[in-house]
Amino acid sequence: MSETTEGGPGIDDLDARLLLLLTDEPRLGVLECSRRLGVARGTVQARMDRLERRGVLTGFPPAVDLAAMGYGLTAFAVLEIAQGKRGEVAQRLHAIPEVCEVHATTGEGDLLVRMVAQNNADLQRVIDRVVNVEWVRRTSTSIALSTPIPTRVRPLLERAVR
Amino acid sequence: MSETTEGGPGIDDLDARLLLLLTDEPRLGVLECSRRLGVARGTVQARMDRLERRGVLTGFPPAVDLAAMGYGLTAFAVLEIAQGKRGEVAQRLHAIPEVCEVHATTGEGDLLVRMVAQNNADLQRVIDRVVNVEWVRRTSTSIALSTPIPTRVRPLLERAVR
DNA sequence: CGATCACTGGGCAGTATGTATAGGGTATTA
DNA sequence: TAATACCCTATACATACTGCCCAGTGATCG
Repeated sequence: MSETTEGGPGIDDLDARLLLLLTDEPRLGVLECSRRLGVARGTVQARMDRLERRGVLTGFPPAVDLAAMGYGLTAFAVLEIAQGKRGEVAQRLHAIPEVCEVHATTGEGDLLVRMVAQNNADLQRVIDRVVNVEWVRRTSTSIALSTPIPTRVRPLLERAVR
Repeated sequence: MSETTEGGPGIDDLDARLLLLLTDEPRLGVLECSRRLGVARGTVQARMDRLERRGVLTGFPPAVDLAAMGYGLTAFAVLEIAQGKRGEVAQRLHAIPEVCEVHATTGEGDLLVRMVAQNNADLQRVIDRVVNVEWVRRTSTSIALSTPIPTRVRPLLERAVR
């Protein structure tokens, strides 16, 4: 099997370059991509299909800037919860719109929660609502002051270009 | 000014429905959106332009599933760093490809870092590299076991549909 | 050697896009 | 109330892209 077209669960050079290209200019169509990459249109089409089949490329969701939408504050909470109640707690957190992300983790805390709010008063309300969820034992909250590195995948893609 | 078409920094009903639609089916074109929303094509075009101008809609980046790319492990680290060295530390973290996200926070820690790795040995290496960054005083690392709530914006958009 | 696979290059019908314009509805303002 | 501004509708046209199909080629695999 050619290492050029198959890298196990990974991606190959052309895949990576395609994803990088799309990362930089997401609105590009298949045809334009093929031109930039110097390959046939069908190839790009096949690669994109394959990346989607493999689950690497899951789509092109609209990137919404919550700050521009009025939710300028972000906070993180580490929740320590009652034994075996992770599912229940997660479900309740799910019902809070401002909760944007939850991870179950090892270590001191059990759940890491990311949430947003429109202003300080609003943040207070959201935090209260989160920490008062049933089965939440202890919490530790911090407010995000800035984001030195926003969510990024680029470096990992660049490394795959070899 | 009509509250129907302007909500300060926020978005109005049609904006929200458009974003929701695109969230669910990002590949939809302008024309298809207009059909689904029951408005004229030009309207959708104008709304999208406006949302981009306002910075609410920042683009349609390809969503890459790191797990499918081989980076199946995610970990979080809270870093406590030397006074006034946030910039320097951030810069060094920037050079580590596996570091996917960094926030400066209030509270016990100073920086919250999200990173990924391919396997346990790899994770060990990445964590070592992160915690050994200059000016990092103390660290607390946890591994993500699962993600009960993946990054989402939907609930906030749904609330804007009124 | 034959089979399989990926890429190329071409073609075709259908459809979307960018752009522009005219008209109607409605709200803010003088 | 009239003027102004804004948003939406509806329509048009030229251009461009998409999905789909196919034949040919070179490389790898058994």
